[in-house]
Amino acid sequence: MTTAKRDTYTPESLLSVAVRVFNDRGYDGTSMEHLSKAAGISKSSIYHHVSGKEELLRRAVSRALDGLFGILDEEHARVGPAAGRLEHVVRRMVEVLIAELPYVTLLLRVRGNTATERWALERRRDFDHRVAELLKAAAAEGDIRDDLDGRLATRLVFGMINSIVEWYRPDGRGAGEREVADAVVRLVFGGLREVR
Amino acid sequence: MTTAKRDTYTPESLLSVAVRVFNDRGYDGTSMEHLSKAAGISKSSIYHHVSGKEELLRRAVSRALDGLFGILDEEHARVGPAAGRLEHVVRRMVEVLIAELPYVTLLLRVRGNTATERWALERRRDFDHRVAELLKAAAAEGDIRDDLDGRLATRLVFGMINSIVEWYRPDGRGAGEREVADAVVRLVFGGLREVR
DNA sequence: GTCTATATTACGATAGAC
DNA sequence: GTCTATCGTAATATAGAC
Repeated sequence: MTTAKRDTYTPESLLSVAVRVFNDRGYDGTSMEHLSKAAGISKSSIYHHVSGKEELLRRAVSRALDGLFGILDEEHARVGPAAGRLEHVVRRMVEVLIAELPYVTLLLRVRGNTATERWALERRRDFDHRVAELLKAAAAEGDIRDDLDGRLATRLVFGMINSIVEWYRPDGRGAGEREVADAVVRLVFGGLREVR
Repeated sequence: MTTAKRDTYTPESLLSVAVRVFNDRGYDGTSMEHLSKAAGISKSSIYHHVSGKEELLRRAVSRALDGLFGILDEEHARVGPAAGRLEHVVRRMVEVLIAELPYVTLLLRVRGNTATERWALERRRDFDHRVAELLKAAAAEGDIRDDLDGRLATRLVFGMINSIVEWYRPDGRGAGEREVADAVVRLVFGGLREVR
């Protein structure tokens, strides 16, 4: 994955540059000038590859959403007791989030100012609801403590998982993907407290 | 929902309007024109009260940071076993976050494009470190399970708490402040799993 | 304190040469 | 595919009347 990709840009290779800048400065805080500097080509050259800023955003969040929805199609997310399926989805969410880190990061920061952003928010809500259903099913099967509201618990668990984009960096110095996924699963299902 | 408090604006009353718009559109996505429409006065009138957009941001994040750091000065955060102090801080973080919801929301979304934003990020890091120390102390006292990395666990717990700003609305329809704080404390310390 | 009008700069996007 | 030059718009901020 070390190929110096600067002979000519494709929409894809340009996207990886753009997403990095979007995540650094925020989508609204990024101008086409910023993108052009980061990509090393002029503004008008960018318009040769994509129709504009919003297309870059759409491509990025689509990629993130495809990764997340793909989890729900996996066999372990479809068969067996709901608690086990939920654990699989939680673990895989962490893995997908890390594998597609910049794209998911951008998705999670979308505000809703444009049509593309509102579409992304809607699809995120769909995904959240699918997972909330899973937690509800696990509760109905008696595997989730009954002093927690399902909707509330889902939101809090999503918050924990999604917050990983705020600090995870794939530089080998901090925790690795497996370590993070393990910690999330332990915390979400077992909590901090030492059981004695 | 147009005019409510309109006799004349103070920096404080203007701030509450501005913060609402910042949170809705994002700070970078908010123009002085947006603020002027929301406040019901002209752009230049806003400049009569504050020096510009960035002063509004500074006032808002200062208020949020004061609330959070105030927690660490409370007696229950200073005396007793570390695990108890940690639980107090976790619960109070939820309460402060809800009490100062728009201000904390804005603080948590700051990116770092301006000097004010970088200052806010730095103070947030200070606060995080203070809480991480507390968790470390609780672990040393044997009250935190030893298969969790302290730094990692702190980040995940912060992620869960901070994510509340993304969905909590004080309209009485959803969960109340007490209910959310209880759920967070239960989840953080005990996890989702039914203990049988 | 608030307004209208405007200076000035930055932005997204396009035209047309090479 | 990439460039320079530029258009039209919208942004932050100021000037000066009332």
